[in-house]
Amino acid sequence: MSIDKSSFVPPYYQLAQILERQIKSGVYRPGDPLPSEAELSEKYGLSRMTVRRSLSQLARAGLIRTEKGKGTFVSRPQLDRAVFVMDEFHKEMASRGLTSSVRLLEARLVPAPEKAAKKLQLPPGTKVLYIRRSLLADGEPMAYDRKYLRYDRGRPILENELQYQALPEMVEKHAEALPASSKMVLQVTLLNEEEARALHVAPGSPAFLLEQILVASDGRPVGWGWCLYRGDRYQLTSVPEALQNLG
Amino acid sequence: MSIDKSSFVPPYYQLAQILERQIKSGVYRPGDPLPSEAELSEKYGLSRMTVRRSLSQLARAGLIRTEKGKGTFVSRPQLDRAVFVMDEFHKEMASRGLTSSVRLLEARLVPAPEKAAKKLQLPPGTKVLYIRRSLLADGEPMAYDRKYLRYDRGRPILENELQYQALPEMVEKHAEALPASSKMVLQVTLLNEEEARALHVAPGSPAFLLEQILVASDGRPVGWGWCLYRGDRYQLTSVPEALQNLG
DNA sequence: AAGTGGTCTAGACCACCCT
DNA sequence: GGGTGGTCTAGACCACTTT
Repeated sequence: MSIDKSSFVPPYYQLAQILERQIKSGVYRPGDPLPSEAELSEKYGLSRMTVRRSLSQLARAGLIRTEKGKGTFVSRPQLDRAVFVMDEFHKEMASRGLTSSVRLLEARLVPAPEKAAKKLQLPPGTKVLYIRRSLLADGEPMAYDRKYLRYDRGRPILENELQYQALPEMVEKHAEALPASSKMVLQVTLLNEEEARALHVAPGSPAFLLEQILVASDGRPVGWGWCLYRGDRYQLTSVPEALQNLG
Repeated sequence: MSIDKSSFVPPYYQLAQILERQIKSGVYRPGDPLPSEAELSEKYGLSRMTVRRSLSQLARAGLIRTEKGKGTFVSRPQLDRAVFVMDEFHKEMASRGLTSSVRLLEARLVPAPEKAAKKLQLPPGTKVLYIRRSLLADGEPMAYDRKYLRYDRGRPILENELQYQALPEMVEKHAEALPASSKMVLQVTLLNEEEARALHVAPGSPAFLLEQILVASDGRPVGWGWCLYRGDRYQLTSVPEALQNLG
């Protein structure tokens, strides 16, 4: 186990791999201290900065933890913790090998309903852009999306832009603020008749309910709505611990 | 905007904050190049290594992206992407200000049912530890957990250890292998009569279904089961983009 | 006092990109 | 060829922990 300085793999990465193998094979067990940075530096013929880079990579991956003045220790794997990632719909479907498409069901200006006005911090009845879309995977409906968006600019709504563009881009086009962050809440729900019809399933079927609020950089909400994902075709898979913070 | 070297806040962090403010206030907009590392180094009186540390922090947070030979650019925020974290039950409830507890409903050795045997890669009928638990928040059932665990050591099952210990520790106690990683899948489902009774809700209510497989370091599965979370009391909130990879 | 990790510097060489 | 980010070094000082 030593560093090959002629390799294309940089030394900091080689050392990280060596230590990772040693941890996973039980040379160092949870709670054990790793050799000090000075020792690793001497043993592998690397500068301390380089050793530290290896260690910080392992720390980001959750394998080790450093304690000031004390040392570096192997972490206990966090098995009761799960991280789920919901990617943008097209990417998500593409990674499952499905071809995705979007069907626009409705897009018009409406007076904001009470709840939408509240969420968008607008006076009730303000004109907002209301959009209903079907998100399809291999031609079959996978999700049903309904959103209320601020509509400051008075630009005409072009049907084709709604079919293909992601929501953040639609907000940019039709509202003055450009969205900077979003808050999402994931719940479960039973589909009512309208929702079930849109998703081609029976009323009362279970589904994921993803509530989304788009927020501008000045903190103002610029979009709000929900997206329903069919419970029989959609699931979330946990991200492996080691990949949670970069590999 | 300059670096205060007498501050307790280290220079690399001060520079990261300066650049973050400039990005969020629109000085640099998505797609724009940041000044080169050499320029930042000169402007703020820091070595290039320190400047790079600031930049790599912003890159981990997703605010910027570096391109070899070209420069560093402001990223477009990924608003259609969400990250959800399900922490260990006690921690999760504690962070919501609820006091959690666990009630053991059943714990006995049973011949592994076909599906459990398959998931645990054991011959059908092998004796496994079957556990049913209620996870309570402020005394009300929040989740209903059923697990099959390998049982290699023949140790007696102590009731009190099942009430309070997390599953990984139970596996360690009763199986030969110590679990090293877990895979989880999150789905939605409708509760049957037994499940509804355990959760104090009506049959047919929607719920989160979290399937969990515990895997030993040698790759062998050591535990499998599901945990049902009440749909009316449980929800997942997205992690802010900037905190997804360290703050 | 000795050992540890945390931070910083002023150089260096490299591969990559553009002109 | 000149600019860019990616990597590495051999020192240095600091705060913290343990002896």
